[in-house]
Amino acid sequence: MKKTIFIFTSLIIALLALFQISKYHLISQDVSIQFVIATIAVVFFIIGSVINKKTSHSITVSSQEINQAKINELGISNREHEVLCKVAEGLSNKEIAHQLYVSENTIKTHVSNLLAKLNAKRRTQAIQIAKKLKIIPL
Amino acid sequence: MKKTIFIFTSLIIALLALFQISKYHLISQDVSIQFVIATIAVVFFIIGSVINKKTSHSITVSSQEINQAKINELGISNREHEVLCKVAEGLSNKEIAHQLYVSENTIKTHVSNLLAKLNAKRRTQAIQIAKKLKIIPL
DNA sequence: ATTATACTCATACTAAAGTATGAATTTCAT
DNA sequence: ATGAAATTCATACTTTAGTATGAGTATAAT
Repeated sequence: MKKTIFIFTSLIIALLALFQISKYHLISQDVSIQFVIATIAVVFFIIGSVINKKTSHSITVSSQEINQAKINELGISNREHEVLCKVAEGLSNKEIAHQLYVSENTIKTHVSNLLAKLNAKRRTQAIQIAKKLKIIPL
Repeated sequence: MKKTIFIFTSLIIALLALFQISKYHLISQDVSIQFVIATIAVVFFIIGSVINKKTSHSITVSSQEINQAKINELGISNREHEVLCKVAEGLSNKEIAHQLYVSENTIKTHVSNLLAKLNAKRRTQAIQIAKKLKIIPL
């Protein structure tokens, strides 16, 4: 987001600089200022699209806004949600335990509670349900 | 895509029309044509971003075509792919066996082979990898 | 202070999942 | 027809996952 704004600002400055030069060449000769402006519009339209496409890969896909309301509704705690995300990443209970510095038994408890809250029979089903409810990122 | 081009074209025309009017007002009075152009650039930059965001939602998310080439590359058979999809739906081996009218042992074999081909340690990881490779639907 | 919630952990299970190996069938292209 | 690949299945294991129960700690709200 910050990068986008930075690029955008530099481009505006570059545009103004270029215009400063062209001012006495193109416009004073009246070489269709409409054409100049149209070109600028096209260029910036394309720039806007390209930048958005690049960032949308990490915005549209990864930040698939999570449904916090649903999480609360299901009574899923912060820790449980954290574990749920790790489960969805394909980690084992042991691996999650190591990452969160707790015992494997603790993770088992969290997962078991999650399955009950999500009304799932298995962790794979929990992942599917959680994604449908948008409580974990795609 | 066609819609984007259509909107884009209309906007260009609208811009030129607006310029035709402003020509004798803003520019002749020399009210900083740089400002006018900068505004146009900003507007089109935003338009480009917005249009791209709207279209990317129905291209990136909904029509997520499966990568058949990758499936072949990994040597995943039809039956294995079928099982993989069921696994991703959150079904147990027993449930998949019932749905496909084969024994649970057969499903275990398929899953085991899938894990090897996808280089995964667990079925949950296989799901994650398969989704990243776009060999199963979101 | 005390109740409620969240988080932690253990033990002892049961149930799935996954591996390894070997083998019988079927399918399909050469 | 024959060899290769795909599909099916079994048996015997090992390893994870998941359940049930009980309990200790910490924290925040009443």
